[in-house]
Amino acid sequence: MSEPIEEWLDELNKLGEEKSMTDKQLKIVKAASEIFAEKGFAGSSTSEIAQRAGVAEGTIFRHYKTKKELLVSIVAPVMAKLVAPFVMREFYKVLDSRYDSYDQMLRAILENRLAFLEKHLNVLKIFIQEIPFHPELQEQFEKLILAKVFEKVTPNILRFQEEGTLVNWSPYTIIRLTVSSLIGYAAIRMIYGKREGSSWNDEKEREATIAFIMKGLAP
Amino acid sequence: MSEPIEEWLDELNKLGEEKSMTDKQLKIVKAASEIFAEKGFAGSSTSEIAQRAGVAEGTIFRHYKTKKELLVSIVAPVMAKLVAPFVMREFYKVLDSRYDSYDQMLRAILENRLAFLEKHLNVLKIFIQEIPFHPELQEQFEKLILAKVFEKVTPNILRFQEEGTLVNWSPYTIIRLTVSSLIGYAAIRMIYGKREGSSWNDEKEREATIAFIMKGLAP
Amino acid sequence: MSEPIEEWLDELNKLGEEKSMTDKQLKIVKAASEIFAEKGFAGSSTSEIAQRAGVAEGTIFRHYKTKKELLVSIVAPVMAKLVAPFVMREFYKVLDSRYDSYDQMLRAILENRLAFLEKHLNVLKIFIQEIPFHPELQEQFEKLILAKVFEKVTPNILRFQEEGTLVNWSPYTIIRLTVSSLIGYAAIRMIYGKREGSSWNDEKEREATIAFIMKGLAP
Amino acid sequence: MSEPIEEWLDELNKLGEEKSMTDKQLKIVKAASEIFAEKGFAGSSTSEIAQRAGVAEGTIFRHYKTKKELLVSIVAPVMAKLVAPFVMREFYKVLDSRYDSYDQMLRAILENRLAFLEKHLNVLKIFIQEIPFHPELQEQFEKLILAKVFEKVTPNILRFQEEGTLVNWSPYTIIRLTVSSLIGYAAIRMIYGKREGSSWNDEKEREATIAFIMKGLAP
DNA sequence: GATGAATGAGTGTTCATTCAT
DNA sequence: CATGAATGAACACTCATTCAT
Repeated sequence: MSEPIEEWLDELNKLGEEKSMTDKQLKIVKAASEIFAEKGFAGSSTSEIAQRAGVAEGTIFRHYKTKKELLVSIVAPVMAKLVAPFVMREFYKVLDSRYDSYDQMLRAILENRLAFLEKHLNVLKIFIQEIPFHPELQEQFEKLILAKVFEKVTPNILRFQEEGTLVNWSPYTIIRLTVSSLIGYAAIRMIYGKREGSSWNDEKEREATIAFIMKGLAP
Repeated sequence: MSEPIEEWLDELNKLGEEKSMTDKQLKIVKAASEIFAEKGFAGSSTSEIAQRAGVAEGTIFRHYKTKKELLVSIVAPVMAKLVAPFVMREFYKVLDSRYDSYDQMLRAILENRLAFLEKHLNVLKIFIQEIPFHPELQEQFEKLILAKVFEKVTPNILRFQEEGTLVNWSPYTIIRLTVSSLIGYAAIRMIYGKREGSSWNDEKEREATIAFIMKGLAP
Repeated sequence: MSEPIEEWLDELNKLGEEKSMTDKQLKIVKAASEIFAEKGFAGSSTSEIAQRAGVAEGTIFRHYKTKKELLVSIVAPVMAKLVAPFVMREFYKVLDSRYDSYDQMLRAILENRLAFLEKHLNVLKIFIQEIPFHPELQEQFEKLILAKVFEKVTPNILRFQEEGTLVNWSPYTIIRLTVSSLIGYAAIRMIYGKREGSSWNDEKEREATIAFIMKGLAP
Repeated sequence: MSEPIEEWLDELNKLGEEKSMTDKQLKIVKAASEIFAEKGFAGSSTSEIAQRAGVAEGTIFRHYKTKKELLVSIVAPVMAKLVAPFVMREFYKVLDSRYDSYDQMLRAILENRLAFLEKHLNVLKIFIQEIPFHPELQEQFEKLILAKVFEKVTPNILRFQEEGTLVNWSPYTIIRLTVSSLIGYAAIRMIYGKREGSSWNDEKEREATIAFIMKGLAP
């Protein structure tokens, strides 16, 4: 795989990561991520977060006005970076020329986002848990994530359809079917793939998933 | 579609529904379902539930020893009924003879369970939200739901594979791919299908989804 | 020991015991006695009493207007009977003529009251625990018990003092010293006398106690 | 009476008394002692304690994890100090040489402990009320108090018996008889000695009590 | 900037008591 | 006479947040 792209992605992912965070602040964010992921936002207490972070309770509120602000400060940057590849203009320029099938595009995205997902598993768990209860998050998600993804992916789909390598359904439908298959793969992989004694064969399942999508979306 | 089966299913779904629930108890369960769905389990307070149900707070605890027992008492029966069709011995006997393709099986299940899902949307939301935090629910889900579904669906998949109408992957993989596509369809349908001014064309999306699965799983 | 006296005492002790109590009422009183003794009045709940008695909660309040009335109804009659021997005019008539020493009087009282104490241990425990918190009980105790005992015992002490067989202290002092020794004996006997592997030798301890009192009160 | 001993005892009693207690904590302990003594542990509410202490209810639980921990934290140190003289190695070394009779030992202990008792009356009331319901307190009492007292007093009793100045009963019996007489004296003194218009003559009663014990335990 | 004691509203739960059946 | 569902005040305890140090 093209090294430049990977490097660019990595840089982008790091972008702003620990920007001007004090040592204590970092500890707080780390502790909060863990505890929010374990028990959910409402089920977590600031005192437990302070304890695990090894700071005083007051210190949390010196950096974040409320508990909810702490939540958002954790979730927002990861969300931003989740969509990063689709925001990069260069990304698809290169992609367009390099990967000349939906299949290859799928593999590229999957591989890159899977690594990201694994790295930020906790935050994503929090995000999924909390999105129904926080309209700000919903809006952010729709505007920042969904819209960007559609914007960037749709032209590619149209191109593949013109080339006659993709079924002639609405791009929204194609994206929906693709994404639900990929999420289904990623979810089961997270839950069962790491259990002891599990018979999960990642290579086989990934190939099956991509084959399933490709055959399902063949013209 | 065979009327008797549908009727049987309906009856089964109703079975034991409000059996021996007092008026107040019903109000409590209704209010709790709504509030749990709105704010999550940990974010809901028993006092608010009591208020919305129009009963005294003490009344809740006369019927349910703890708040968690209230949660489980709401979620468990719906989960049980979700899987009801797969528990019916008759179901597949008839199915085997009537529907002679995976396609038809899919449609039959989808149609029936979709109505159920819509009816119990709140409870399913609660279930999905809370399952990560309550090991009892996880166990129940795996033992009561997943196991039953696999047990009943696997033989049919094997039969279709023998007949050469289904790709030769592991039944687990086939179920995973099918279910993630169906859930994706149902989820988007719930979220976007009912928005005002939505361009969601349910008939078309459902056909696309089934076509996607069938093509994706063709041998 | 004179049989008639014992029989009279026994009859008196039984007097009014189950006077017009329904079956349920008896069960309630029994259950309440046990639970009050185990956990104290404030620490016991009417629901637990109802449960152990095998009646509905409402039934308790049909017979006793409040929880406190239940307490008093349990404690009062036993208190009344505790003092019974001293109220019997016949008792001391006979006593005066039959036992011609403080020593013999002591033994007579001790033996009779010890049996009573053992039989009503629970109620006495309740009484001792609750007396500090219920002024009615205090008053009742002073008026019904203490006053009667002094009234009846004082003449006997004076007589023994005249006869020159008892030290010439105030009867109140003599009663105080006697009673504290007897209570001390009874208390330790209750606590340690029944422990498994206990080396408590009741006969020896009782004789020592009486000898101690007699020598301590010798002129 | 030897001044040095008294001073040592006073110092010992003060030892660690209000060590590192914040102002609020002290108020809480004081309020709790009063209310527990008035109404018993189960009958007291943390909200009332907070109110009387002039602090927020939460403040109580910042210092004591549970209501019971508050109880124990009040009772335990007083119990420990009650037995303090018996723990002092010096105490009996001096006693042995200075007081050469049981009579004098009695007076020394009585005088010192009586002042202590009066000072900590509330806590002792609490202790007596609650000991039947809290096995921790029972154990503590047996191990810390009873055992220490027996350990220290027994050798002295044996010595007096060898010298022929004390009756030849088991040390346990002698301690039991002594203690019940002393407790009886202290109890009545507390209850009646301070009533208005009471005819209680403390000097006389104390002398009578000691004379009673001494005569009762004469060989 | 960091602390942690203090707060008081809020939590889930228990309680003695009532009353329609 | 007995029941047990219903009550709502009270309970012990937790919480996010504040603020003097």
